[in-house]
Amino acid sequence: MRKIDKVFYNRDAVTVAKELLGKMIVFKDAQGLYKAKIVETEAYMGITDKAAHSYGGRRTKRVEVMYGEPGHAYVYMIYGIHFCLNVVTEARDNPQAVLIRGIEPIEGIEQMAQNRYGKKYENLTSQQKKNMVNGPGKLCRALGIDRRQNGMDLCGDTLYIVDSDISDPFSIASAKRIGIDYAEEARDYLWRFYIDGNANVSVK
DNA sequence: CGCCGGATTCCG
DNA sequence: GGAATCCGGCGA
Repeated sequence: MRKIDKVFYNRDAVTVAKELLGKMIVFKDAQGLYKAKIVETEAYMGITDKAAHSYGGRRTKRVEVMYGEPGHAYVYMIYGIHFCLNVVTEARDNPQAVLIRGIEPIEGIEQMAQNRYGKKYENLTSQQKKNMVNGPGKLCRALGIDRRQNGMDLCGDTLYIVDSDISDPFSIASAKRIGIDYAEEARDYLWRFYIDGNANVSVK
């Protein structure tokens, strides 16, 4: 289990989005430790990407983290209800990010169920789709991630990503990104990536 | 200052 | 198919 370093994140979002698949996200909070395999990501390529918050060089308080150092967390609220977790990629002032869209719980599963449903294990063991941690909002709810983690350094000891030393081989599928119909030609870019056949992928 | 709408999810 | 529900972003 090797912690991913800044050099890894200091590349374009598409490259990082693909390479994050199969890696483990680790988060520690007052409730304990969570570990989960990343199974679905989306790349947001920054200034030239009409779907990105930083498109056209838009630079506001919310988006500021994307302009900072690579390897930091960008967490924002969506629809007034949910949070989305992103990893900032590329060098300072090149505002790219990777949205984490799906995870497969490995450790801390009871607490994830507690965070999502307010009760224990049974709901997450069910194989129903609604109990999967598929989708950026569900994932943040399961891990207990909110605006407190915005800007957090992923090379620290609280929220970080590690290489998996026991990873089954998989093939990467590419698809259009979800929920960006306003982005004109960018809506057709194949910048969503997922582990082919994994149950925790939001849209197959 | 007011208005518009979103990188979503859940339920009916 | 529609509601939930908040605040970012932009124009006045």
